[in-house]
Amino acid sequence: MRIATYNVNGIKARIERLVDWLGRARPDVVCLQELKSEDAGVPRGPIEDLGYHLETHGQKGFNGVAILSRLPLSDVVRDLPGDAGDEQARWIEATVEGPRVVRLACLYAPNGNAAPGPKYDYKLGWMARMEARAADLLRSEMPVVLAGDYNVIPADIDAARPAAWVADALALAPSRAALRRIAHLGYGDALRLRHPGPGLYTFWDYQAGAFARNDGIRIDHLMLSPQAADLLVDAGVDAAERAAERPSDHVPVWIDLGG
DNA sequence: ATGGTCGCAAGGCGA
Repeated sequence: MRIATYNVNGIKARIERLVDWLGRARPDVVCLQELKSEDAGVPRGPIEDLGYHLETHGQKGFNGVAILSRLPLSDVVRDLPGDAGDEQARWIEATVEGPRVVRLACLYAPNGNAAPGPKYDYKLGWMARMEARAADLLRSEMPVVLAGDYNVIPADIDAARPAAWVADALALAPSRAALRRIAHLGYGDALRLRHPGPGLYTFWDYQAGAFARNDGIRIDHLMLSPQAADLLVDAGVDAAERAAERPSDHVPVWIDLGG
């Protein structure tokens, strides 16, 4: 069973790219981020034509997440608990009824710039709420996958030019610590479990020819509960998608779960 | 380089 995460940076602008990639990569389940569209504006038809169910949590203009699945989905939950006043669409959860039953969360963590400031405070508060939810999900003892755009560069090895990010919300020490707290609950970074070396990136800025210079960072992650990590067979990054016509600034990241 | 490039949606914000 292949599960992927892909920050599309606008579902309307990316639908042709997305459909093309789905047809080639044939993932069973996909977590999408940055729809930048309300639910009614999501072009469902071309996705459903490929055999995917579609559960969206959209927002006009900004944010927005969705889970696509060729396998049945159940118990869909929208929004991250812990702040009833938070109206940003950054979280959707579902149970994937596959060969193994997996609880899957699709997340779009706040960027947090400029730091320090109110946006950075929101980022850290959101990450703390995510940690609490991640701990709750472990109690089910199901395989749990937390997949999405974390907007955190876990360590210097995850940036081509780490010095360029030292004052950025994506790399500041409290941001990295927030991600490590989730790891310390028992969640493993799937890409790192399979690929320990440098040069693995999932985002290249549109500006200044970042992709041509391979000036990338790794901020899209699939974190696996112990029961999910036991099933991990392979993981990878579809970096070639960044070279396609009208690409997102992120590329798909995927895992294969066996068992 | 207080620039640069995108998407959304029709001016400026978010990234």
